[in-house]
Amino acid sequence: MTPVTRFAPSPTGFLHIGGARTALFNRLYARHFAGRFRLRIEDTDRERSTPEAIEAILEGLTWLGLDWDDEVVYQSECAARHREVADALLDKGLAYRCYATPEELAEMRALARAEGRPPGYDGRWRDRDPAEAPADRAPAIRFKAPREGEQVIEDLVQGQVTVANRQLDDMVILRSDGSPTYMLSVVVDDHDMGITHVIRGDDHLTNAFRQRQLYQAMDWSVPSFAHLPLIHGPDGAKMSKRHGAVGIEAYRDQGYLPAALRNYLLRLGWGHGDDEIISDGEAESWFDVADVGKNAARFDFAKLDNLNAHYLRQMDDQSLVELVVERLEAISGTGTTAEQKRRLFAGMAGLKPRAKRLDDLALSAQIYLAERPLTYSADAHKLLNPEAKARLAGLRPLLEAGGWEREELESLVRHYAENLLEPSVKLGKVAQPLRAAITGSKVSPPIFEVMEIFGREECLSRLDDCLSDEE
RNA sequence: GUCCCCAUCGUCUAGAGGCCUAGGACGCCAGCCUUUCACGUUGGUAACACGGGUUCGAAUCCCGUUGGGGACGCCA
Repeated sequence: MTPVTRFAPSPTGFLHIGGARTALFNRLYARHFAGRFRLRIEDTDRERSTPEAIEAILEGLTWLGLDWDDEVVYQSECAARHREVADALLDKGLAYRCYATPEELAEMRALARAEGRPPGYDGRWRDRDPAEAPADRAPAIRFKAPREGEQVIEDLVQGQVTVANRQLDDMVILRSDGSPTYMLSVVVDDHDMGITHVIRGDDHLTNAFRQRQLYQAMDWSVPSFAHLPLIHGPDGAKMSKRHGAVGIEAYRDQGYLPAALRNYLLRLGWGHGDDEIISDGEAESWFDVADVGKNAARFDFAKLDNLNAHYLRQMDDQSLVELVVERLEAISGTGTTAEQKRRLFAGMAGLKPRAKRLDDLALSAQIYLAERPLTYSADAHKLLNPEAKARLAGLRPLLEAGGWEREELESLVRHYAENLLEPSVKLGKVAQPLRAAITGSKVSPPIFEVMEIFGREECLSRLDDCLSDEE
């Protein structure tokens, strides 16, 4: 039997990092066994679900390269079917009407807690005569859960987990307004969608026991479960906003690459020997949810940065230019000239090994976009002292006459510094001020490479700007 | 409070009784490379939570302790 997995987020916020990993694992598992990976939007909470959130999830998954099979299922559209199942349960005597008020429920919980029992509904309408029903109140439908025995789940990640049925109360499956609850909806939808493997966050483990009761009540085959340990923030607590963990789009905005994120997420809780850089193909052939570890992993931005830098270096220059231009234009609101793009493309090979993310790559790429007259950074300004300027002035005529390949430039300047200057100085004494004059910065890719890209005319003009600067 | 789960370097992990003097990666430190900053490269730092068992032998199995985490809604 080929597996069918699914990712089933509720659109009450954005696609967060944990959800992204859940989706990745579901997809990888399906791919590994030549099955299907499906997407279901759990939008039954009309109050909190928004079209924007749905859009963010779809976009996030697509951006991450986690496309799904078949049509997206919207849970809200299945409400009639869910009610049908609730009715079937009612007919079978496996569900009943409950008229308890919210106040009563709160009391029950408080009492149970005080008495050291598991908090929950006490079953007061479970076997009560329907004739006692209050006429002024609409009932909720509760599942008549087994009281004796236990639920055993053979979880692909957690192993065998057992919970006594007495720990589980009679859950509501249909609200008093007739809408189905999550617990009912997931089971019905997973069954209807032919889901064979439910791979989701650890926080759903206890739900699995109640869901299993439901499957059995309906006489449906129970899917395999795999509950993934949650991703924690650097402090060890559940990932939350205070960790700066927002939607996946925040990672995109910071300049993380989908491939890097996929690789990083994959290695969180799962490993394949000493392998660190893992291609999508390798991931598909190696991954098995059964190999996922049971312990929660902490999110480490330093390692993500390292992986991202790797994928950045591997990316082709043209794509990188496009990404950088897109970012820069979004920030400045102005266009990019053909000449600027030409410089960017020529300089990309020297730029990318110096960057970790797209945002710092874009920042360093600015040196190729800046036009005269340059504004010097404080450091650059300091480098351009009178002594340095005098050396540059002496160099200028040689530059005007010499060749302009980066190697020629280097040997020319080196010769000037080491042999022509009196007393002779090291290359750096001339190259550094030169860098400051040409780029306006103290840091850049190799200066002779930069000069070659700018061309002789532009460089001489920049040099003149600098030398004529009286101050 | 009740139930469930977890425990190897700071972090992610390898490890399924002898291959472990515990391996890799990130980070950190130092050297090399070098016109700056990176990249690269070489080396270093650093862990089996604790206590009992079982065994000829335990990071690996069992029990307990401690420490973390998760779930307990007419939310999903």
